[in-house]
Amino acid sequence: MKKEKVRERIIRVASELFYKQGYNSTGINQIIAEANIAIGSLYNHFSSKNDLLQAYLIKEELGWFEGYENSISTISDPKEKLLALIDYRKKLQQASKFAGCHFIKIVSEIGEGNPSVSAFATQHKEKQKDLIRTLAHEYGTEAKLTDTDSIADHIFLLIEGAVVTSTINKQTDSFDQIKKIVQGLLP
Amino acid sequence: MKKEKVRERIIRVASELFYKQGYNSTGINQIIAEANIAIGSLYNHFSSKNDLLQAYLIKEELGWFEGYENSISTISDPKEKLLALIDYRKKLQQASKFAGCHFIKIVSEIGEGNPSVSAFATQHKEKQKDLIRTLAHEYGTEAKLTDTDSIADHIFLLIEGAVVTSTINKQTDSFDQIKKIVQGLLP
DNA sequence: GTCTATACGCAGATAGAC
DNA sequence: GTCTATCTGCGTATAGAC
Repeated sequence: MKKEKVRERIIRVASELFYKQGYNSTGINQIIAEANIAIGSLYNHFSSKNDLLQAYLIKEELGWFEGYENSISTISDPKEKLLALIDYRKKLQQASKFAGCHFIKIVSEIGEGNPSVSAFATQHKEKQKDLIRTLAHEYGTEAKLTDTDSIADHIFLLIEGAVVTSTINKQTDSFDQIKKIVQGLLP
Repeated sequence: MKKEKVRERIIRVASELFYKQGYNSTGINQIIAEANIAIGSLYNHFSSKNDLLQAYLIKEELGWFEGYENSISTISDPKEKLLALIDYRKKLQQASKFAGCHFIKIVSEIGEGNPSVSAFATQHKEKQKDLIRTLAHEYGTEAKLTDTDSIADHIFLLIEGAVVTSTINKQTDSFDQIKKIVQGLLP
């Protein structure tokens, strides 16, 4: 197992804090304390706190898709892949103790005054929707369905609704609800 | 027209700033500057910034339900009232330039370290769901539908998904999508 | 490359004059 | 009740020794 480099450790620590406490509530001093480095080292690796924020967003995006790919590695049926997506989001919520979607969270906090963050989140969600569209289209070809894009939009919105609702409630029932609904949408 | 009192003006100014900029990004100094008062006056009316936050949440909750009641004052059909709820959320998003749901936003920002804020948001969303449940039940009685609670949950999750999606996208198309879906759910 | 020391500003909050 | 002046602490970021 390769030794974790300083830069990676900084990103990992900062990511956890940004996610759990919020970006504005996380100070540079806390990051360097928990990463066990001096402030000079941090600014040697990153030019500003905002620079660190960009690294955080990129890391989370890559991790999100990697995690999903892993979770469907043994599945070939597109309908099952869509249902696995719901399970994946549910699992992420449980693992984070319902801390919510990284991208919705950061946009809620600083999206207004930070166009690059806002644009990043928009693109990320667009990729998620594309993923669902592709799977729905695959399924539709087999099942002779038309208008799979509308079904994909419906599924996407249900998942987003379930994620925010589970974040507010700190419960997973919304995922169980949408899983039933989605099964009904894909006969 | 009655003169706006100082306390009301403080809450109004703070609410706008909390909503647009975020709570942590809004300083006391900015609030007093835009409200045209001295800092001593603010602390005469509110014991802390957190106290002001509570007033903000209460005001937004009252305003939300008042606004909805106004928008359905001429409607009696429960199905139309449900569709009007979608129009209402769409209108709020447009009026705020897609600043999002007040409660999702504040929980995203400071929910983790502030249980009272988190609890307030949970209750608020529960009230919204109750509203939808009641309307769905009314509709179901007329239309001889069973399991109107499941339909209500479905509608609730679609609306939440549409709100967050429109906040990220800065577009209203998600509302148009769910309006069609909901019309299909209520035959 | 990593460290310590420090600059500089703004945060929330308080004291006391009027 | 509203004002001005001020306290204390933490925020981000930089300078310069090693």
